[in-house]
Formats: sequence, structure tokens, C-alpha cells
Amino acid sequence: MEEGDYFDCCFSEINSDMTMNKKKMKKSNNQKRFSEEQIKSLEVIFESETRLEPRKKVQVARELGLQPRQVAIWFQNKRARWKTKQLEKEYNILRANYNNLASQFDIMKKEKQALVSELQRLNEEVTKSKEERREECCGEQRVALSSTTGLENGKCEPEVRINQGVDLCNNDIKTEYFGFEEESNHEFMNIVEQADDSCLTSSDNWGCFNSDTLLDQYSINYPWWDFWS
DNA sequence: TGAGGATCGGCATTTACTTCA
DNA sequence: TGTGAAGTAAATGCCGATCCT
Repeated sequence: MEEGDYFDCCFSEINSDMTMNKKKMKKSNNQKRFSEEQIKSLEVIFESETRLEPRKKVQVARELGLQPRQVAIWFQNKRARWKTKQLEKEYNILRANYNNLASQFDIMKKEKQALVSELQRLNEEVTKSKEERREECCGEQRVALSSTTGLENGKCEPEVRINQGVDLCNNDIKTEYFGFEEESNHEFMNIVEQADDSCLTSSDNWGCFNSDTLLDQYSINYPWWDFWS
């Protein structure tokens, strides 16, 4: 369409109905959709440059038989639509990432629960074996005492030694199971308790879960990779 | 050289209209 | 055939940058 044709077209339409509401007439006149060819050309230009230099705008307008103002508005609307689509894309990516993290978190939470249960079970086992050994040792001690003289009023010094021996045994067991000593075990349990369910059970409460503090505290004594080994 | 008005272009939002299911 | 949703061209208002006096 030549530029002259375009204006002829516009003015003939305007003149055709002078009784129409002025604003409405202007609107319906302007509301003409661009041709496929025009849109195609504009799209191609937009792909290489989302903003037009004034000179280029005039040139494009002339080539497509549009007003420079129309080209400017088309680019304006196009940028707005493009931005919306970009935002949608980014939102979808973020949502996918969030879902991925949430499911990973779920898995890790279950793993943690399993580890805590295992730890509890092992602790119970250790306590139980400590008691059993204590009973065994006391039985042996009583036998030994009955054949020994020089110890008075049943308060047996060897029992103290035996108890110490049992404690040493227990520490050996813990060291074997957990790889660290009693004190370290205690700290570890504190960390586990701190990270307990109140903050981790639902994503609504994530705000109160301070992983930095937790990790900082833990990493002072144990590298994080030890936690998973 | 800084202040202030005019102009221009961009963006966000809204309006008016078309198209299509 | 009427209707509502979606798409689109254009209008409006505001803001920042630039130019000129």
C-alpha cells in the first residue's frame, strides 16, 4: 500500500460518516489491524532491534505505508507483550526450580528423620550394653570378693575400676559407631535437635529456619561433607 | 554556569474495537 | 445469533533525558 493510498483511505472513511461521534470515528478509523505483511516485516525488524532510531522509524513507516506514530506504538506494544512473555518464562523457570528444591528438601528431611531414628536406636543399644556389662562385672566382682580378704564393709574399690572400664568400653563403641567422642556426639545431637521439625516441617515455616547459623556452628568442628559420610 | 521551561521518547495503564470459540 | 475472553491498535498520563533560553 502506498502512503498516498493509506491517507486517501483514511480520509474517505472519515468523510463518509460525518455524523458519527468524533472520538468513536477516530477510534474505529485507527483500529484497523495491520496486514500480515506489515506485521511480518515489523516482527523481523523487532527481532534485530527492539527500539527504533527516529530516522529508521520514519523509513520503516514509509516502507510499510504506516504513520511513524503507528510504528512507534506498534514497537511500544510489542515491547510490552514481549516483556510479559519473558516474565512468564522466568516465572515458570523459577517455579520449576522451587518445585525441584522442595522435593529435594522432602527427601533430605526423610533421610534426616531416618538418621535421627538410627542414632536413637544406637544410643539405646549402647545404654543397654552398658547396663549388661555392669551387671556382668558386678557378678564377677562378687565372686572375687568372696574369695578375697582385706576389703571392708562391702564398698568395693575394684567396682569403681570396673565401672571405669565399662565407660571406656562404651566410649570405644561410640567411637566405633559415630567416629567421634562423647563430647562431639553431644554437640552433634544438639545440632540435630536444633534443626528439628518446628522449622522444617512445612515450607510456611522456612522463614524461621536459619541454616546459616546451623551450618556455621556445625562447620566449626566438622566439615559438612562428614555429615553425609 | 545553573535554573527552568519545552520537547521528545519510553513505560504502564486504560480504552475501544475486532475476532473467535 | 448473542456473548465473553483474548488479542490488538491507540490514547493517556507520568517520568526522565536532552536541548534551548
